[in-house]
Amino acid sequence: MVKPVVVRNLHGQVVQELGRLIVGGEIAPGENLPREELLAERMKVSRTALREAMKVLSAKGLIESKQKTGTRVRDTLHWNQLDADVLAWRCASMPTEDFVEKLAEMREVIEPAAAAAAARRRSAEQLAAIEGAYEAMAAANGREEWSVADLAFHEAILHATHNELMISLFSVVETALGSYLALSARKAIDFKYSLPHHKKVLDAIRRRQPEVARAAMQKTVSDSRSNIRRHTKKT
Amino acid sequence: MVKPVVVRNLHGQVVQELGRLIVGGEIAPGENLPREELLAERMKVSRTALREAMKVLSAKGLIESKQKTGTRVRDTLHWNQLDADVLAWRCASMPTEDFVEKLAEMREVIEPAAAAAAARRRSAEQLAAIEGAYEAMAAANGREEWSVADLAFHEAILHATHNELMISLFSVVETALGSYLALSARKAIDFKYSLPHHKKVLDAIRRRQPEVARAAMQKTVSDSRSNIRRHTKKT
DNA sequence: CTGGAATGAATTTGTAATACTTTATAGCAG
DNA sequence: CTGCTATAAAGTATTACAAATTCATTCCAG
Repeated sequence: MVKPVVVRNLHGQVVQELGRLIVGGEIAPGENLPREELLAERMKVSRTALREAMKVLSAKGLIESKQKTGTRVRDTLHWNQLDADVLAWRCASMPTEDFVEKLAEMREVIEPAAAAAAARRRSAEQLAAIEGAYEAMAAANGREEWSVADLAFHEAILHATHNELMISLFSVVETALGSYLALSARKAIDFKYSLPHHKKVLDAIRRRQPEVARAAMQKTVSDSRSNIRRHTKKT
Repeated sequence: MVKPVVVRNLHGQVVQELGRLIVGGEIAPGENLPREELLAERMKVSRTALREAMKVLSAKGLIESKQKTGTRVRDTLHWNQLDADVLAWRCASMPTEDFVEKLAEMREVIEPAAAAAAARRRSAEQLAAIEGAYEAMAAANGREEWSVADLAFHEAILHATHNELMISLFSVVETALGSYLALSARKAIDFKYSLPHHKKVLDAIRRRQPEVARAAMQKTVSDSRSNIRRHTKKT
């Protein structure tokens, strides 16, 4: 569930290792990392494997290689913040509430807009999918079960937008938030407290009322956000 | 300005070439591409160069390599839609108005939210930057000059949000939209028609009125969108 | 005839050695 | 002091080969 991205490839491990180091700030932007030969030796891999890893990191905008100059870490401005790996590394290295805030803000931006778009463009099947997820939420027995259905609900709405950019953005943000959402799960007693909110969203989408859907989703999601905030503050 | 991404590296060229092929749909998802040796030969590069390219593509989620099975194109669902390269390839391959719509929709989601956040959190310097960009817009002499200032204005607002995820998203979407925006530039006569809208946004941010800023930006950006739509329809 | 284990072959993964290309820098000439 | 040139350092690229994985086939037992 938390995406245990088991990397089987050797170069994949190198990517993970270096990525964590860089995003974690152990190697500051502007700084050069050791030259290929040394680094390869130090990491116990061949130079070729290291190069493959560096190509990946450079595709994510983290590093930049030039001949003679060496390889250096690029400024945070350039790196691909929306890449799933980069996000994961940030989550791992800086679990500050500040970052969670930013993620939550993104979610709060996307989801109401998505709900509105879904209300405009959903097909009959997609509405059925959303309804199905809602039923599952209503019927959920435990917190675990409820979370799964909840995620399915939001995903179904995203798909109904017919905009794969939005879907992609959502899924990236959501998996990054995932761990924190789990942490901040409410007490078992009232884990269904937001069901009525979801109902409103569903109804608005069914009736094709974009603005109503937007408002309802806004409420749902900002509620969940303040909830997260309360929890992270507490820790 | 339009990011002429000159790739000097050999493997970079291979990445571009294969990326275009895949995103352009010439190699359908689920399909296997020729095995490394053949492909390398066909592209006139060494296997190593090809492999480095494949690692990059697989980091972008486009392909998946397994031993014995070969390398196959992954389903569109998995690929990293928000990657700058992927987006660029899509722009190059499917310049349908449909895709422009999606990009514009993203923009319409981000910018109002960003304006609101900026109104809440902007520092004095950031406000000054926004004002500076606005002055430049007002003083612009030609369409070209105006576009530059316009972009600076929106960028300054994004930076004032203090949310690098949003900044990153914006810059990706914006560069992808860039070419189309240039295409849909209005007649030279009234290229400043949206200046009043921008003024309202600026004022709201200065006075720290999030909701006002949001509404004003909403108007600005939806206006520009319908403008784009009109133009792409025409072609 | 069916099902499961052993075998073999195809293909990616990983390593190593070597030659090339670019470019920063130092040193020399003017 | 300026500007050219030589050099060496670093990434770039190619080749060849060893290893691991897994799919497909075959063969034997039930």
